[in-house]
Amino acid sequence: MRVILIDDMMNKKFAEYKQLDLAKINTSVEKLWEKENTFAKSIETRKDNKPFVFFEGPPSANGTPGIHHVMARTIKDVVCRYKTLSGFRVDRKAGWDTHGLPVELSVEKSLGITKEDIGKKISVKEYNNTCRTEVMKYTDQWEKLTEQMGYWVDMNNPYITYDNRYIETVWHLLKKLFDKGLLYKGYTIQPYSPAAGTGLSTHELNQPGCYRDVKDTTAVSLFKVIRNTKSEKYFADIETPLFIIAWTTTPWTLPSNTALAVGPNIKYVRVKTFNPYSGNPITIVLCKDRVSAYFKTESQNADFHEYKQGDKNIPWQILDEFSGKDIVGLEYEQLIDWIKPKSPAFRVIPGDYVTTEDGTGIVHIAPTFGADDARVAKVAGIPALILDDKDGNMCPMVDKQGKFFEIKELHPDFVKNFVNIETYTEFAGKYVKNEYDPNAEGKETSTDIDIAVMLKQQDKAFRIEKHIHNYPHCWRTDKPILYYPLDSWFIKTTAVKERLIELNKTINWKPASTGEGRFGKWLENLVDWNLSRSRFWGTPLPIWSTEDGNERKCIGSVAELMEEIKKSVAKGCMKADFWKGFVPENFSAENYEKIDLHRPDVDEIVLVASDGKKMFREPDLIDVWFDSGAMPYAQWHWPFENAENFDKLFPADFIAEGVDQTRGWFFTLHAISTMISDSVSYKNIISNGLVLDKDGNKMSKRLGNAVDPFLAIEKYGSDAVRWYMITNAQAWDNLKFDWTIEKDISINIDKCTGCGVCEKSASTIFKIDNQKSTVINGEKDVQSAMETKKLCPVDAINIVSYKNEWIKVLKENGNVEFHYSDSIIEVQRKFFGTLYNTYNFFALYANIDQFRYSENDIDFDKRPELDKWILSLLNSLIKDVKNCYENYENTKAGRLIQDFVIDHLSNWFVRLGRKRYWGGEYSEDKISAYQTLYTCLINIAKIASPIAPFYMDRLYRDLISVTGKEEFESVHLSYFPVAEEKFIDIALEERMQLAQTISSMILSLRRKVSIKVRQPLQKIMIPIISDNFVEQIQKVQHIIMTETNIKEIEFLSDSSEILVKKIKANFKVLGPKYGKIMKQVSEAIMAMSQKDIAKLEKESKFNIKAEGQEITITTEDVEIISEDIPGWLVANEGKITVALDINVTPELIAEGIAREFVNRIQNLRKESGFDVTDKINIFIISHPDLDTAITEFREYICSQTLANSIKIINKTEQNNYVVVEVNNFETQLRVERCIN
RNA sequence: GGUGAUAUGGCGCAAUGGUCAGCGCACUUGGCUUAUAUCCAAGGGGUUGGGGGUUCAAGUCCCUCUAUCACUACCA
Repeated sequence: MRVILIDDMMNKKFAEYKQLDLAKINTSVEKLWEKENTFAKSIETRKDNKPFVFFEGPPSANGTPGIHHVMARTIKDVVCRYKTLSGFRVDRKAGWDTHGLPVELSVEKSLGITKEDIGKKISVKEYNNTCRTEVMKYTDQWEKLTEQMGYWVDMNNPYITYDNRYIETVWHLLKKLFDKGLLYKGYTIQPYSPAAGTGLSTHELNQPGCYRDVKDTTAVSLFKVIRNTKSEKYFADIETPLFIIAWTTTPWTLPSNTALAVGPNIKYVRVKTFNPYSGNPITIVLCKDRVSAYFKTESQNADFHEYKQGDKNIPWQILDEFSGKDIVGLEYEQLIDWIKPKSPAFRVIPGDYVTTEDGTGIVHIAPTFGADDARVAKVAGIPALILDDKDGNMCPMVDKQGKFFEIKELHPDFVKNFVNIETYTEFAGKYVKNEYDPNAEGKETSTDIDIAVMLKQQDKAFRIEKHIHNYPHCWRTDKPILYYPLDSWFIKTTAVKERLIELNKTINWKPASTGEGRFGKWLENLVDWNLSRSRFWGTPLPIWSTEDGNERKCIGSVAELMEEIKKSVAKGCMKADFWKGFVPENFSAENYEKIDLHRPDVDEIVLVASDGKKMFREPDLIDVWFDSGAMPYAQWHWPFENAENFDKLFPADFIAEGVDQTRGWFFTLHAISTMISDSVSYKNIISNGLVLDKDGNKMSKRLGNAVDPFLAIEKYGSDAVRWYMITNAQAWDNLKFDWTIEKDISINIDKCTGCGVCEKSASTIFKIDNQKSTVINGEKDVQSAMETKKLCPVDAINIVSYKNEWIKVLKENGNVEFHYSDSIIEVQRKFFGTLYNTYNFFALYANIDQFRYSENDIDFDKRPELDKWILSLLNSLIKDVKNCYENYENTKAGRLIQDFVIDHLSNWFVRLGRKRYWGGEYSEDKISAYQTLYTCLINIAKIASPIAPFYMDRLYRDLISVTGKEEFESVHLSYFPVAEEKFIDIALEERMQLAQTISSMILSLRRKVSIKVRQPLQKIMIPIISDNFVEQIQKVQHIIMTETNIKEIEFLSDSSEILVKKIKANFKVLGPKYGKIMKQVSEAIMAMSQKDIAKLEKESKFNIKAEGQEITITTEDVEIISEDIPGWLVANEGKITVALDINVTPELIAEGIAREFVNRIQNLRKESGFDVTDKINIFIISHPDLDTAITEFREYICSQTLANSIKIINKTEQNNYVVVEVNNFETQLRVERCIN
């Protein structure tokens, strides 16, 4: 409890502000939090409460933060702050993702080295140490952003993925997987960049621009079927050779072909025809659905004898049809006989992925160069085409530089037994793609073309053509990648696929489609997780193997490793002094600094196998995604520490990241926790969309359209940015970040030369921002508008300005002024401006009246209608907003708060109640007014604080510090308000809505006849539309009357004959009843006369005819509104009708004049800088048309303007009079301050 | 290619299948304001991406096409 001295209290005033500066509030509140340790307190004060578990996804400190981080972090922060307000303990541990390729690449770049230099020019130790420092180089920026944007996360004790303790947990997890048999080593096909000499992760493959359209030579080749018992039936009726045809976009893989795959259930046909190149008669097998792609319809069954080589129309004939499974097992001759396989190959095999979309429905299989190929070949027992290099290692036909092996590089025995030197020599040493060949410049042919030509010559080609397809490229070298067989370690995620899918169904995804669709579909098509990375800076794979791979050990902790080392030392496999000083079971940072679980240290560890053989570490690192996915465990160094309370730390109640993490972090978290704990990792998840630039383009530093988050925060303040991000669109929609930095504007004024007719001036427009490209667009837009629409430049500018890019004021002298506006300024101005001003209004008068909320609450029943109303709305709002937050619908929550503040609190409650706060007695009504407004403000501060933490804390503190009503130091330590159902009065909310609607209708009518609001009018008439209508309106009629300056409201009952009514069918009720004839029913109802309507209303039923049917309708079936009152000015909205008496009597005119004067005098007071409490004397020059009004309403004028006297003077010599215009009359006026 | 999302005045967004498609910005014209904020009224500006279908009734449901974005993929 804070102690506030009585004296202090007496002098306390609500802070009043000259202007709203959100950026400044940002900094000052930030400092307060730092000083008071507010974040820590927000956890400390709830330390015994139920935890709300949140996982922070680790950003890589290697890069600078971008605006999209502000987006994701705002979402996280809103939820965590809300949960804190709701009483949960919300621990938030920050984290850093520190391993991985991006770090390595930036180090390579800064050191000016390549991968090959590591271990040569620079030791691995040095290199990794550089990575360790390099990766944290932007941490200060991240910390700065975190603080500035108000993201509460514990940056003092972050988890860091390179920390030895973190790695130890990761090892522990890997060992668990190893023990479960989920970790295996495989020789698989992976993306590989020959130019860079390294395999690529899928993450690298998905760098923007990696997939590109390329034009390649493709070949449909003829694979000659061997005639034997299996194939005999396909030869029986033909005299020609029989071929199976298959298409490939990579002819260079054809020499490695060992099989052909067919779809077992796909229909195939034998077609008798001619080779289009040689004209030799052939019979081919292809998929039935693809026949049309290779043969012309008009040539079907054409005369075979007429055909001559070179003819365009090649005759063809379908001999028979069969299924893929029928031809499985057929054997064929090797297409290109350079190198023989070591075991029997060249068979037709089934392939589950074969389609009839393109190609021939038969897929050429080269198991060394395709992942699917390798898989189906393995299943069918077909070998890959493997070579032995000169060291005896098994290799594919292409070496790691991307060229066919040179013969001298192969093992002599292998060459002797398997290589056809005669045919192979020509191609040995050729690069398979020119891009890899350092001497390829200017080369016209390529290996693909050479092979195609060779096939043609050998009569083995059916069709050769160019084909454009999408192919991945190495993001570093820009050259196409190869799919290449490499050794890797895998996690057998496919083994837990069903469980992953099952558990995913229990997760609450926002939006649901990401969970069911994008993520769910991904899980269904899951493949094993390739864990290996052949790099240096990362978590080493903790697996030691004997050289023959017969014995393997997976190490799960440092202690275990130390034990193994001991054994190894005892056997003399390694020297003794490794990592001395390290004490197992001591989990302090100091102790763990004595070791290093990275390369090269771990590589130096040689363990000993059971049979005494040496065991070496598998050289790979693991995928960094495993690091981050392991964070639920590793951040707490589980199970070495925190094992006992882990159920309070896992799984997460909530996580949030960008949707691009779906297959990244979202997956790795899910996969690891499923395999380790058989549990979900997170229960609720928001995956937010991307932050795009204002034109909807992806932001990139390269294009220069990336928004610097620091500049944005500096310009608008975090609150405005956060509010904008949250309320502008649903989190999962992409956000077009609409902002601009102001820049110099130059404007040239010329005479209009565009149209040659007008004399208007023209301008050249420069867009007021930092992007050069749009400047040109701006001018272009103007020009093209002028040209196409034959507009003069001035009009053209008008058109351009419609694009929301410029707001222009064309001045009389032809100058053009530009004001810039963007969406965030809009948020600032409207929401924060209004709230700030409402507070300022409150502060201003509360200070004058010394209101400090020291009185007891005025009884709710005693409060006026207006107060009850806003309190009702406020409590509805609290309820609704709570609901939204609970359902992670932050956007709706923000919008609701915004609407309440702007529309209801400021523009209705305060505006209507303004007079209650000015002058007069410190009455109960006044106290009620203050208390009510105060209650609204403080509750807004609370419920909006998750989204706008800085301003709302300022507001809260400003309110609390004077009243001492609450003991919390900060709004973020307070609790979310509980909606008081008893204050919610729906009827009241409805009638206030009525008052608003009716008032706006009256204003609309006034506008129609140009009668100002200051001119009082006698009355309005409102037809009664329902039973409690009169009662409802009567309760708010004084509001309508003051708001619209009307003297009375008259209700017209149904019986008054003057109403003209309109009748409309109620489709919702009648539709289901009458179905098909609904249209006719509706027309019949519309056709009812005034008499009919009266009858219906009287007897509450009426018969109409539609489509010959007699139909009885009741009052329930229709809507009746009073449309018109003859002779009156009438407006309709919904069911409500209002008629306005526009007769202006002399009395009314006089009163109007008086009100005009009040307005002029008030303006003068303001201009003269008088205080709102100053008394004045008024002097007015006599005017025949105005004097009577002034005399008559002297008292009214005086009371409204705090005037002691009004003097009407004939004329004056003094010149300090101001000319004022009132109802087309002009007179002069002077006010002076009373000195007393 | 696959999966998902999006498509509604110039721009940003709304609309349990129910009959004038709303709101904000911008633009034009008025008005209220003892609140440096905001608001109110009027106006111009929409074939709700195209085409089919279901239905008494479609922006909304279904099909199809197109475009954009993202993720994903060596499908030959």
